[in-house]
Amino acid sequence: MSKEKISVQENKKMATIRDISLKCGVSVSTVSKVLNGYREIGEETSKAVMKAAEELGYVPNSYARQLKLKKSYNIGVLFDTLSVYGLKNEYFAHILAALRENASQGGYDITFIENNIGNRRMTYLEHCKYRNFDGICIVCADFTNPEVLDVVNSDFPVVTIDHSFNEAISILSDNSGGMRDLAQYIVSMGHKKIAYIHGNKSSVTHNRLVAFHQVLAEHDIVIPEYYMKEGEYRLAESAEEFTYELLNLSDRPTCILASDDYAALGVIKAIKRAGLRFPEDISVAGFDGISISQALEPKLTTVKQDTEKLGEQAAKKLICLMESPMTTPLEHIVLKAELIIGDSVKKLR
Amino acid sequence: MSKEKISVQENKKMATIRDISLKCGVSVSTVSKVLNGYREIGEETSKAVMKAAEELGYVPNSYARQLKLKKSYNIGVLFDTLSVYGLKNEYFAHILAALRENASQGGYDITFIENNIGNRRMTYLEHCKYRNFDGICIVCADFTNPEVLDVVNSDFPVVTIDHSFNEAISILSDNSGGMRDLAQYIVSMGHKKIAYIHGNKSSVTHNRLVAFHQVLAEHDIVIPEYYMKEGEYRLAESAEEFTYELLNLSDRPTCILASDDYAALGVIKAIKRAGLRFPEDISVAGFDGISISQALEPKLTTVKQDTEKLGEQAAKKLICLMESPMTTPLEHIVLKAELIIGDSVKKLR
DNA sequence: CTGAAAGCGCTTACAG
DNA sequence: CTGAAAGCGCTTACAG
Repeated sequence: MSKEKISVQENKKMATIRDISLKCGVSVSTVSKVLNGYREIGEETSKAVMKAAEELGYVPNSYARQLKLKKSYNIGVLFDTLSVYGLKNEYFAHILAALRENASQGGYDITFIENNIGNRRMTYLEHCKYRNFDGICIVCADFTNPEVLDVVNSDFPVVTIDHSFNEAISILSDNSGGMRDLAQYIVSMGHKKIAYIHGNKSSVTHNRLVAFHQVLAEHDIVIPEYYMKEGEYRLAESAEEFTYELLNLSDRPTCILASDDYAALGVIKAIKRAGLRFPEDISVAGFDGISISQALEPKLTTVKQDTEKLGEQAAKKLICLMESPMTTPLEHIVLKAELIIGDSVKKLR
Repeated sequence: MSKEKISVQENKKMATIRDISLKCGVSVSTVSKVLNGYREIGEETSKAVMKAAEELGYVPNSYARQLKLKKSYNIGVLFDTLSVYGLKNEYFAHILAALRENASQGGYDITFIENNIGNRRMTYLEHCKYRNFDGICIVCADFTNPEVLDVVNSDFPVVTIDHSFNEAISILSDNSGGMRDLAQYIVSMGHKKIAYIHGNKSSVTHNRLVAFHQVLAEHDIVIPEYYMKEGEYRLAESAEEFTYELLNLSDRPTCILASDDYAALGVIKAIKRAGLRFPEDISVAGFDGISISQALEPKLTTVKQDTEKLGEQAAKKLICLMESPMTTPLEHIVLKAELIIGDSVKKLR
């Protein structure tokens, strides 16, 4: 009975440096030095301290530690849950997974940046200050939101993904290159009537659109403006609707590009529901290269963004920036986006 | 020039309670009381303090706060990145999104539990102690790992998802009920030769298998043991391989259940590649109800787990447990899993 | 209504 | 080789 009580108590109350010092009969300074690996402490003493720490199940208290050291070993991740973005989008979820993996290997934890804490409302930047993040990674956010810009312009080390600023390191896929390769390939398959249900306006969307039009221009291909539709990223339903519109045209396209792979599913669905054959009658291409795109039959032709590397680079560059700000340039890193040729684009004779 | 310097400096150095007290000519105690809304401070003083805090852009320091208050407003999330689980699985990613959303609304931040920090290795439990989490949610983890069990058995408030323990609150889908409904439906569509490529062993898998066999037994349906295959959750490739084996049987099944929707894609792919028609020749059903399952044509028949509610309940129950441990029972909450009838199971005459 | 003091758990010059 | 002391930023009995 009394034994239980003690064990519960020991469990509940976390051992402090003070407990160790008491148990060993040395000062807290000495204990601290041993625990931090200072070589100046005598071997005897060191051993005793280590033993006591072990026995007491001592774990340092990060809060006390950080209060002194001004270092939290914690990275704030801005991951807006805008409608269809965020964790529900495999693209971002995979980036986060890689980011976390690499941050952890570098010794940093990850905490989501929020708009409030306890019952008080906070801006993103205030939240970052409150939690004393060592650095910040903006994975997906509305970059027109002033709160987001405040974070970018703050004194925190910042890395952004999919968006570049002068004030921060940014990691991007080569959207232009990826789209160029894709468009080039589609043209090479004999398509001239190519429609594009692109995503909502953003710098990423813009770059893809430009590349798309450039390739067409280079091949003297002119498409009617009603071949261009502004859908919503990731929304299969939205893409499905626009596809019906395209299929109803008298000069219907022979190939439809979707804003991303999720949207491509909507396009394919519409084609089948309209009683047409896919890809025999209408070809389709996606973007992102999410896992299911390759599990489909026929496989989807798409552009694979290297989420693994995007997350990895974000973490690594951020750690560099946090640990040696003076020797880390605020560069824009562009990662190759790879064309994946599936069977969803038919060769026209 | 000097102006810039000052502004940079002001930005960099975060204002403390002390700065406010200096600016107002009152004590730090008084400032603290005003900031914390104690009603005892004079109106004049209060106003002055609030104004100064505003002007200095004061944000409290969570580390100092927690050191005193023993409350971190931070929830640790155990989210193992086992091979194909974790963030790469839409099921878990959606649960995490809902969990985060609800935790945030309740005033709590979310930090991933890791195995190390800085350059020192830590167990999961040590990490939790280090970060002083107020509570812990185990979303996906290997429950045979002793480190995980240590967390469950610790004094931290714990909520687990998809796995029950006596020592913690658990939130689960009604896997039995969902599978019963699915199996019942398939049988009602006239299928008797039903194969099941189930996932690797776990309590969840077990419950689904039991329900599956019960329904068959109730209908006096006997299936050969080679209709049962142990695949890997989420791995389309694995399911695809097993499907070829099933299709090569002389008494091939008329319907194949997959461990989950991702795996179902592999099954469908194999059927098509084998030159058979889907769903005319072979029917397919999945599990989980991830978003793409409904974007496919034909739509997949599956069982939708309510990830929204799983995450929500996990957050809400954990907050209850943290804030009023004495009045919060350690219950096991089972959430309805809904049969979604698509067009992937054909009616046999 | 206000403030001095103690203390949360830790680290690190500094002195010996 | 070891320890006393100061301090990180905050809160809260306690005294006035």
